[in-house]
Amino acid sequence: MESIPFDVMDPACPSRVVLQRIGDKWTPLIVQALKDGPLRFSELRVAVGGITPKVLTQTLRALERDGLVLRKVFAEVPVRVEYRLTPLGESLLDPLNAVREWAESHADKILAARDAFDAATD
Amino acid sequence: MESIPFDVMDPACPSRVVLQRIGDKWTPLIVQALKDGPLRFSELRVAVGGITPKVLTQTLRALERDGLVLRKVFAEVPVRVEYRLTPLGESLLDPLNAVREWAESHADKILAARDAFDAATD
DNA sequence: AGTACTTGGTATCTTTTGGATACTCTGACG
DNA sequence: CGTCAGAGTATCCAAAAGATACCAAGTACT
Repeated sequence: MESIPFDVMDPACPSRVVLQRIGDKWTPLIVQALKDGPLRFSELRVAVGGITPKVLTQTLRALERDGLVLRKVFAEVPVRVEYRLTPLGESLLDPLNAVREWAESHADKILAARDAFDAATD
Repeated sequence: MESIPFDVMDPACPSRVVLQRIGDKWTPLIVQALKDGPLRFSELRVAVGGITPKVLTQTLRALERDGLVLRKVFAEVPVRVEYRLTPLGESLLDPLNAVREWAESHADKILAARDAFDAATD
């Protein structure tokens, strides 16, 4: 077992690019929305509240290109398109969950800090 | 212990705001750069490769406001400013590490998927 | 007295990204 | 023929990020 040759602190390292893809605004939400199985475009739109179709398309295309999500078109009418996680995408669920749980369980403390700060800066 | 009242999937939920702060482009890198103790502005600039001073300032101010980072000015000459993690900021290290390790250990797979995709889309 | 040096930033301008909203395309169906 | 559903595009505007240059305080040097 050798050491990891990637270092996110190096701006020239590919892992930096990867980190910024998975740490973008919508990726974590989309990946987690797909955790229980495939969803269609319109279902994703609802599951991930607040995303516009343009940005959803952009993000899904990026996830597809990076091998995290699979897009499958069914020749029905009206056309049906399903998005599902690849195994690589599923492997991202655990780390993402850790962050999400932190966000949900510490949100109150952050909001409190923000209020205190804003009150002090009057 | 009751269940968590926050849900990142809800665009109106405060945890969504929190998630997007900690999942922004530079926050994870800055927080991890501070994991071994305080750093000065200029040290952070080097530790987090590629960040411009403007964005570093903006991000640090946001982290300070949210109670994740503490800014301390020493009345020396030239002035010295130290940034350190608060306990709340330290609690973020574990989840962030999980994501970073994923990024570093799966970067090669993502790059491969990208190459394959781009080759297919010729 | 003038001036250079260090640190920790701002100011300004340009480019990129994100968001709102309206529209398109396809093929059944009434 | 007009309408409907699903999956997006197109267009335009606002917000954020990036590059680069500059500024302020104070001491030390000449």
